[in-house]
Amino acid sequence: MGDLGLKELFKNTFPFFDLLTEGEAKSLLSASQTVRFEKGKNIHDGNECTGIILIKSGALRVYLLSEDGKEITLYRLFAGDICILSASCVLGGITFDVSIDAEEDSECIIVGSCAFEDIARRVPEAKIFALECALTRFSDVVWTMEQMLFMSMDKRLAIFLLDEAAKRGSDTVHLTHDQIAKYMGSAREVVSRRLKHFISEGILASSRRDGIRILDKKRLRALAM
Amino acid sequence: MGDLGLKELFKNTFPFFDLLTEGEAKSLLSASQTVRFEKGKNIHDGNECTGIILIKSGALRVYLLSEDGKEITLYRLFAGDICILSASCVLGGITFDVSIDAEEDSECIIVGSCAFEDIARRVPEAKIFALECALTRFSDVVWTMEQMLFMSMDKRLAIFLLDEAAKRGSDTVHLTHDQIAKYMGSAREVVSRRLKHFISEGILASSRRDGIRILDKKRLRALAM
DNA sequence: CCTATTTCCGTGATTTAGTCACACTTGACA
DNA sequence: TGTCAAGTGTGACTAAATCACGGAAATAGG
Repeated sequence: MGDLGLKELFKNTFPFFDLLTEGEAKSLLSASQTVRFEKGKNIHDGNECTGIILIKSGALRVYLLSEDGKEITLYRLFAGDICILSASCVLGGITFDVSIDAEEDSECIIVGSCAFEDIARRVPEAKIFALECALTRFSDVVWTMEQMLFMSMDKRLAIFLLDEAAKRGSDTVHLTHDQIAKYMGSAREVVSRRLKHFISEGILASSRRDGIRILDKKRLRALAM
Repeated sequence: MGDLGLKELFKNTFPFFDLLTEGEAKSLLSASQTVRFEKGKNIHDGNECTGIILIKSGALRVYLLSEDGKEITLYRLFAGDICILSASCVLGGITFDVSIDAEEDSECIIVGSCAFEDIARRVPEAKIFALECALTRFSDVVWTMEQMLFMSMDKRLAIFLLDEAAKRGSDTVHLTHDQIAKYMGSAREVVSRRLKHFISEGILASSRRDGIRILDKKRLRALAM
């Protein structure tokens, strides 16, 4: 019953699923389990090859962790997205490690990497799917890099707030300064100061209860250009 | 005769080459041409899909270019390396553009992207090869990112100089401050000042004719840790 | 309802790196 | 041997990260 739903999900998620033999499909299904992660919890750390993660609900943050504890958020994943870097052993040529946290309470399906690896060896389409999936993350990372190294803080913050508001379909962003700083690869103090500046200009309003509200979307968009 | 050499090269370079039909192999060969680039020349710019570049000799620099002319060097390629991002149209999921310069006089073979694309569609192994090749570049880019965002200038410079010296098998690095700055994603003045500091510490010596010489490799290595 | 504690925010001081402006050296070559 | 371009040196300035606090707001526990 749950399996039927899972099978349906796999069909929609994995374009190669119809190419699998019955046995292969079964082994993939039986290697999968639904897992819930609570907000803030670490899901994956280093190169332990947790497996492929399908996000049913919630949000994950994929980041680099330096030896001395600094973090760079590479990208974030939401419902419907697939996390492939948590199964880097399936991919040839990935030599770095990422960490992954749940940034919201999240429900995920974890596909065991061994089962997937086995299928990827036999079904080229499966391997191609995994590799292409990783390449879209490559694009995400380059976008992040461009933001961090080419754009001013003000511009990045404007983009971030507009993005976030659009994503939630609201003019209000419910995140702490610390979270924003993490997502943007900056520091809390810097975010606080820039937000304060925007508030003094009348572009934003902010209160602890209600979060950050965008008052003047037009000017914020101008800053994001 | 030249073709014979090319065929041999392709066999050694492309692990899927033996899987191709005679016709496919021919079309790939005939879509390829040897090109020389002189030092400093731009080879690829944006997303025009130049094709896959095999480097026979010399060195290329792959970098991001911002609207206002700033550059970030993503990685460098040397004899024997393959440049796949110059054929991003072959890869699903790449949405960013890179620029490529010859940093030395270079001899390259350019494999037309259309011919390769055609083969990639028919031979899954070819597609997998291209994707995996791109993924190793993903790893390079993440390494660059980690360097730029986690490490101090001194450490990065130490790493760079040691790398460069090791690569040439010499204790002397023949690069201008400006070049070093570009490769490291920094500014000439910054490199000059840090070098000056190293020189005053007796770790390096430098003259315009002889380049930068490493005097105290032990201390430089300590800085790189 | 109050206080205790945690979580979050504000702010000045300092440091690092990137940017700007301009002067000085050096080597190459006419 | 003078001229010129490429390369380097340096001070002043700015942006952002980091450090070190202290203070306010929410939350929990009695």
